Amino acid sequence: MAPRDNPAREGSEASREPRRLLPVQPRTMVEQAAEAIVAGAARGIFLPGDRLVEAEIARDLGISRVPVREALRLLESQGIVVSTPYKGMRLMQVTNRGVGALMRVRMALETLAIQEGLTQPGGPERFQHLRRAAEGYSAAIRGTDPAQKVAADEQFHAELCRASGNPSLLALWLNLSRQLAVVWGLMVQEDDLTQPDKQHFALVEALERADEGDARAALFTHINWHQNRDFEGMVAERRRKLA
Amino acid sequence: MAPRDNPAREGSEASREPRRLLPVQPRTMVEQAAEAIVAGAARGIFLPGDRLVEAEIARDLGISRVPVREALRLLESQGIVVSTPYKGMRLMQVTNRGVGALMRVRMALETLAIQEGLTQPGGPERFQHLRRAAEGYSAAIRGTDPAQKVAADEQFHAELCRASGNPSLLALWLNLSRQLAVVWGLMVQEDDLTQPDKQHFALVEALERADEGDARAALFTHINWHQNRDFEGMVAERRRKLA
DNA sequence: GTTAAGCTAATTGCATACTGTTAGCGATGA
DNA sequence: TCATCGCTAACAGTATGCAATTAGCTTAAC
Repeated sequence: MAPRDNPAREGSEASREPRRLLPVQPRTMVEQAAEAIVAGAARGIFLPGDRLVEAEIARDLGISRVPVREALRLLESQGIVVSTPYKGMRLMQVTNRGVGALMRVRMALETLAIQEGLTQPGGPERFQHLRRAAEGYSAAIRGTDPAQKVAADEQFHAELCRASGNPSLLALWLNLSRQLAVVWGLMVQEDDLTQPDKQHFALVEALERADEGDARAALFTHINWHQNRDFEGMVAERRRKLA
Repeated sequence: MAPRDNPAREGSEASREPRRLLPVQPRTMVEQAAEAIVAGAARGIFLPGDRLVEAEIARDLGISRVPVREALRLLESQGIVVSTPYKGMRLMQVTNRGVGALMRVRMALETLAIQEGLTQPGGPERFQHLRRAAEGYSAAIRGTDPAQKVAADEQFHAELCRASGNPSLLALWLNLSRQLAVVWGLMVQEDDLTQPDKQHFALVEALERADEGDARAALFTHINWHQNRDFEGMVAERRRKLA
């Protein structure tokens, strides 16, 4: 489903007369279920490798199994859930190698986003949404809900990809970001997040200056900040605490 | 579902005793439905923007709506289908701009694949699978089934990404490739495909020589070969013929 | 005691049935 | 004549129930 990312943002020329009421889009149970599951992963309710039992989730959410199944299928093709026929779905496994690989792909995507974003028309004010997202992250890390911190970070990077003006790039990022939610969910409760917060702003400012080199450097620093952490250890730790 | 891509390929150390029989994995209806829909798109049965009516597809495939819905959800998050609640699903729209954007993302991903593939351990023989895939394409373009041609090309590039040893990269590619299936489905029936065929081999050979520069150049040529085609025109043409 | 076969509970896969929403059409009234 | 309302058919969304598959346990045989 790819987190509903307001296709109306590019207001375009469709809006001749300013609508007085914002359109309300129906939120189906499938979407809510998908979000709930991701949030559950970000909060550590589900740990990597955990079994995700349809009936159980359906019961918790107070809905039937069908929308849960569809949500899981969605998450499956986003790589956050792996399914084996008749054996059920499990939350993705998190390994240090895997996270490294993920980060390299991320780097490639977001580098492209910077590159294309800078060739888009318009002045520095077009990175306004990105700046807002950075501020949103600043606010979120002061809170206590890990899922919200994760969501805020996701949103920042989604804005970066949106600023590229490349819809395929954005769509691909939205897929990847779901996986990151699981990984970050592990980290976010332990680490101090003031560094990534600063890095966000450094990136925004480089973009506003249209300095591609600096932007790439900031991105590199940011992404590498996550590297070299023992994610497998975090999982083990978490599991130990629960037991 | 991401075209079941034999996770056992990386035989790893799990296979101590050489199995005499290959494990048979159950093919659920969801998978088959997804493939059928993609194949239908590649064959031009569904054109970009077409409505995909669950009940109709279910009837054609001789199954119930539920697995069809799940298949469509899968395809949705792969970007090949767009859904609006209560309004149904439609096949992705194909625009010249969109294809261009897609190709740039592709380029970034496959460039990374080359880069990481070359840093993998092993001699040139590790690109054997890739070479086989190139040969498979050569064979396919001599046939008549457009879906098969598209599948062969997809498989070649999937092998390239697999050779990177980066599972996230491969997964992301498998997502993108579904969209390409729709685009190529338009083209494959009209164009002469000997050029891309040669380009595949040029890429393989560059990789076997471990020549990153040449490999990137070959990839660039290959991807750009598709550029600057009037995909929107092809859709219109196709639709005209049908009417 | 160990191994293999059979049984049972748990869970996924699929089908059918019902509910909610949308869109197109005709009726109604200005 | 045209806009608005209400109706209806088509279809997506969800629920429930049954069939198919798996895995763990029990039992039986060696």
